[in-house]
Amino acid sequence: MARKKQYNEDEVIKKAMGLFWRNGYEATSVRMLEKEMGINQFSIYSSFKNKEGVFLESIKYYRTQINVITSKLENSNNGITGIKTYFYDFLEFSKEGSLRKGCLVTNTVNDIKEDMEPTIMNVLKNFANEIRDLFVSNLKQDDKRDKLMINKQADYLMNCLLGLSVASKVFNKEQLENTIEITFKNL
Amino acid sequence: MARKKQYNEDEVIKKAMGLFWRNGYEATSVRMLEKEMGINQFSIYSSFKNKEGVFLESIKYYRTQINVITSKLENSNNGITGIKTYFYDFLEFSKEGSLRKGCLVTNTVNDIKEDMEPTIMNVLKNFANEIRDLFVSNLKQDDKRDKLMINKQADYLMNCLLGLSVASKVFNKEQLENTIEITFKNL
DNA sequence: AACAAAACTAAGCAAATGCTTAGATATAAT
DNA sequence: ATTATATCTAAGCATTTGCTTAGTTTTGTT
Repeated sequence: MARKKQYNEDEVIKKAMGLFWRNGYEATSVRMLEKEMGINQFSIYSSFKNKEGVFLESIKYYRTQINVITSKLENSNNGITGIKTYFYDFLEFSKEGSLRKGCLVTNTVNDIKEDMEPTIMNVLKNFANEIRDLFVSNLKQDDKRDKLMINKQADYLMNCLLGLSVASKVFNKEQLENTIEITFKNL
Repeated sequence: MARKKQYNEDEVIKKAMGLFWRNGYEATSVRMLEKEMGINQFSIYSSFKNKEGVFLESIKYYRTQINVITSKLENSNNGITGIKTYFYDFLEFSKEGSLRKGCLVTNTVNDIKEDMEPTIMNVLKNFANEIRDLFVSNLKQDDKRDKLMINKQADYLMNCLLGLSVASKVFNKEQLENTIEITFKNL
């Protein structure tokens, strides 16, 4: 055997995720990651292979964080009302500590080019599809809802959620709440 | 006097705008601009001062392009129906030639950091506010509309429009049209 | 105590970034 | 034709990028 790692991989990924979230994937350099994670480049590369590896692990961690509100929706069983609560929760989550950070997934979809980072893009798309599926199954919980409309409504809700991630960087709190209010008015 | 410019500034900006639109501000290098614009770095810097200058001119040109559909809305005078048409027009415009480009303004808001590029960010915010104002004045055209709701509805519409710019890169045509359909259902 | 293996430090790599500069070339006015 | 001046080419600048590598330090096992 030999020397032990002086750092905990989960803990440094937590810090890396914060930096990616605030800063975007492309704009975050390995030098910045060094400082934020508190370990040097050799350790970063030997633990996570490369910058993409650090990001992929960061997304995994992000998933566990957002899972707090996602699992709330999974277990709510009160249809559209549950989704609306999800939107408000998402808003709180995406501007954690009054910072305008949006959603890490949406930010990164906007940041990277599909042909440059296909692996990352795939992970992000799967992530988004899982949320859409969740919307679909929650919409189905309302008995009286038109079955043919459910997919359209899920698309609509995803669109509003994407918008909210962008808007959370530009709108004030009141505007964001107005938006959610109207979003659910006619569903 | 002396030698004449071998290129037309408007024409090269047209090409630059296309590149920024496809590629994003940060990811577009001056070397790429050289190739796309067909002139070399010296000419770029002497005509437009710096990369930011090229982008600022590109946004001006983008404005004239999108003005085709914006002025349609300005002159329509049929309230919410005009806005709906604007959304469909926007969709056509933002995926010009079956490319998934989104909206140059929204893309760039997501791309740059406010503290790094304050000048650009200001231009983009003004742009967005003009469109929101247009929504407000069009919503006022419907006599029976609740005056107190108009600002909320304008926020909501801006949110959906922002979402649409992101979604246009991820959704297919049908999903995008579904989205617009539901967006206007409850207004 | 000696060894082996993993973890560390720090220097360095080639490539790309935005921007500048030295010098050659073209051209309108005299 | 000469001259002044703007436009061009092309090389180069310092800085930053993601990643590697040579060499030192630590530490569990024998």
